[in-house]
Amino acid sequence: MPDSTPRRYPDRNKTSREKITTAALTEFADKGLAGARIDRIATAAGVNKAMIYYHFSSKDNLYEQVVDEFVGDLMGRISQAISDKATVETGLMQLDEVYTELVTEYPEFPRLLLRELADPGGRMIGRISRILVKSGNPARMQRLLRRGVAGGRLRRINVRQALVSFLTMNIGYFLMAPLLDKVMDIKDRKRFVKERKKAVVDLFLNGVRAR
Amino acid sequence: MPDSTPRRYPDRNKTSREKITTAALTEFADKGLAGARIDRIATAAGVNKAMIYYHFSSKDNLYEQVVDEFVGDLMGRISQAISDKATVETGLMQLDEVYTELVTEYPEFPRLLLRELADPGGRMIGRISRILVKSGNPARMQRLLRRGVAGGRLRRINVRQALVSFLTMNIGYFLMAPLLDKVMDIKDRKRFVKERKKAVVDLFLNGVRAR
Amino acid sequence: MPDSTPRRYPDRNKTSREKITTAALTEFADKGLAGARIDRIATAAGVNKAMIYYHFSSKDNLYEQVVDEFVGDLMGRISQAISDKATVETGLMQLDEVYTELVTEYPEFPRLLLRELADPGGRMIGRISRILVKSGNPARMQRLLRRGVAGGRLRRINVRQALVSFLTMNIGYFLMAPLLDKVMDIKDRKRFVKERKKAVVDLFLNGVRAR
Amino acid sequence: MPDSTPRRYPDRNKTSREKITTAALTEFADKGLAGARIDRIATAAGVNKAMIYYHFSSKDNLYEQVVDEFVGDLMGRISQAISDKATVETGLMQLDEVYTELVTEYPEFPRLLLRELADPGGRMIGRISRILVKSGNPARMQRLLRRGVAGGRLRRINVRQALVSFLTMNIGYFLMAPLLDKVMDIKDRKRFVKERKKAVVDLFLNGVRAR
DNA sequence: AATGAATGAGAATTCATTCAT
DNA sequence: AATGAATGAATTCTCATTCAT
Repeated sequence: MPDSTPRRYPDRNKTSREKITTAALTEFADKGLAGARIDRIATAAGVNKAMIYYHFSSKDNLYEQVVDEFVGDLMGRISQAISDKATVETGLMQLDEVYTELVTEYPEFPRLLLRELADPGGRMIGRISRILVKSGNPARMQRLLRRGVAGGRLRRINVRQALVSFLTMNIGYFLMAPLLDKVMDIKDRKRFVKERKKAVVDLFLNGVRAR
Repeated sequence: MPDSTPRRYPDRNKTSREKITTAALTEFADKGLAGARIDRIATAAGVNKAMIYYHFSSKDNLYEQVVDEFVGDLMGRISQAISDKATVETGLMQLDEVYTELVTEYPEFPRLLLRELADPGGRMIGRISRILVKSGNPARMQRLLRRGVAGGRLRRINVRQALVSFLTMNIGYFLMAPLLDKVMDIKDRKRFVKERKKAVVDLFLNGVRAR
Repeated sequence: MPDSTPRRYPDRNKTSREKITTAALTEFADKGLAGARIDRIATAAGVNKAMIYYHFSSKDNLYEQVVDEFVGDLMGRISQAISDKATVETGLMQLDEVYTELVTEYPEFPRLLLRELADPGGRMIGRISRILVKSGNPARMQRLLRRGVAGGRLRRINVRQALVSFLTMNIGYFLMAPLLDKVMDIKDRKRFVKERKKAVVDLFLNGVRAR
Repeated sequence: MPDSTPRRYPDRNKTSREKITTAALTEFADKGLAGARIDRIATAAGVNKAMIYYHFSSKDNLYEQVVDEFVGDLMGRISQAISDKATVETGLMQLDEVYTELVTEYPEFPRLLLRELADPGGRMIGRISRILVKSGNPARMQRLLRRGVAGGRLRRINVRQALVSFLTMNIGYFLMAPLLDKVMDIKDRKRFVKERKKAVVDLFLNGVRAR
């Protein structure tokens, strides 16, 4: 059973493994692991149901593989996005940029993440955090902020809290968009997202900058 | 079928309807609607499976009832929490306080919310937003900020963005805690939560305050 | 899930658990565990397929339960059948009698046994042997023969081998009947079985008796 | 499809047909026809699943072919083993010898036989019996015994019953070994088998001999 | 002769829901 | 209000078999 075969990227002329992966990603994002239906995935992928078992051997395993590949790809992009020589300002800007891009390009991501965050047994969380930590970005950001504090350019803030604040302001909106859009009566989400980058970085910098 | 009998949250001397409600809340928070099992709920509640149908007529309906009651209770508490005469500072502090309390007292809440946020068909989101809007809190907060801007005490910020930032900094941490705790290497969550209130309000106020 | 509920014997007015047990016994004897079909058992028992899972939770478990109950019943009858004060002659006669009766009354037995004998993982063998050993019959028979040898009434035979020979002559025919009937051109099996008891005991006694 | 290509049992330099045959024999002995898996056979044989269909066209056919070849080989050895001029004593000895040898050399045999004996639709039984009958051995043995009775050297026994007894004492032990070893507490099976030949013939001869 | 991928027809198992009592 | 038994409609998973190369 070819469970972890290589994948080729070109979208056209997909192998059936790839077709399954794609269909499964959507289904899992839409319905979650428990709500997903193998039948539906097979139909969407245009393959025989048994094919899914041929390639992935079980629903649970399919979920894992799909999420793994997906998260792996995403995280790869995040890792590259931040250069070491960035200043606080450019660093934050870059990060913000990347998050927005990712979420826009891969709308399945926030939904998968939401479900996994709710799931005590989920392993995606652990995987993502490991990748993020390994990427060195969180550490780098902390260093950046710490240096700013030490150099007197930033107030004497709790760096960890500040970083958490920055992250939640960024990703948090995307996660809670369905709710926030209604509560805050946001009609034009696209525009709001565009404005948001600047607003977030602006609020954050003003919030931490020494006066 | 008596679908909306009186309810008390206290633990002792529960009616079987209450026992079901309690067990179901946990199950739904743990597994989501699709992953929840009537059997498990019945067992956890110590009642017969048929009893659930006697009281709630279907799984979907059970979910709705349970979530409704739960959300209703929660929102009631939020609504009361913010007095009209608050200043920006005290208003934010109060809000923050309430969120933290809620999430700590009702750990099922963030998980239910996470799942609903992931679910395009979910109706809990609509319900919550309606309640929140009706409570007038978001509008009040906006007014508060707008006045601050007008009076020159606050910078010329985008008020809506700022409010979204405040909300995501608050709730966002609780929603993403499983991930953030790992990425940011937060060992003592209790302490972090305690510090957080101040850190958030502090960052926010400094971020918006005119200089 | 009521997995080991008591059973009541009257054949009419059977509970569905009993109906399942009966149907399953036949199916398993006919087709073996791997060849048996839950669907067929349900139909034969006149119950819904899900009922089988309600009562037995899995095919494997059903098999085990059914075989266990069955073997337990059978062995109970064998255990009682041999009185302690028997002489070699009457003892052997009694044993022979019992085997023949059992096999005639419970034709499923030899077939279940055949399949289990072929199955390295089978647990029925262990169970039967334990029951037989506990019944004390094999030991008693050995003692009987040993005494005969010591008293000079029997030749100096290997008692264990002799006993094995006796047992195989008895049960062996029933197990191998489909083959032996053809090879030996046995047309009237009933008559052959009737004659057999005497023939076996006669051969055995003459074979072991001192001359 | 080349269904009856030459075969050699020796291990080295096997054609893939032979590899399949060997693997299938083990699988069928282990699990029976219904329990056998084409996948497992292919893996064990180190060939692709489709290869099996190329050579044998179906699972049932594979079973038949494999069992046929196997039984054919075995029976060939039995047929040769008994010379016409044997006395009762030597004839029995020879037979016994052969059975023991066969079962020792081809441990799959008793297990295949057991399963076939349990299967009402099995055709192996018919095939074996036909071969045995054609070999003339049973008839020869009957004649031998009959002559002994007529000549007064043997008691006036039922010859058919006696022969059945002899056969069951021989093969019966091998078939029921898993059970008998436990019940009779046989620790050293090898030694027991060695002793058994003599014990069986001895018991039998003494059982039938005129006194 | 040989293989990896693909398939259709089952087969076991699950689960929300209902029924009789 | 309460329960154990029962059910139908999925749903996951399996497996013999075939296809394209």
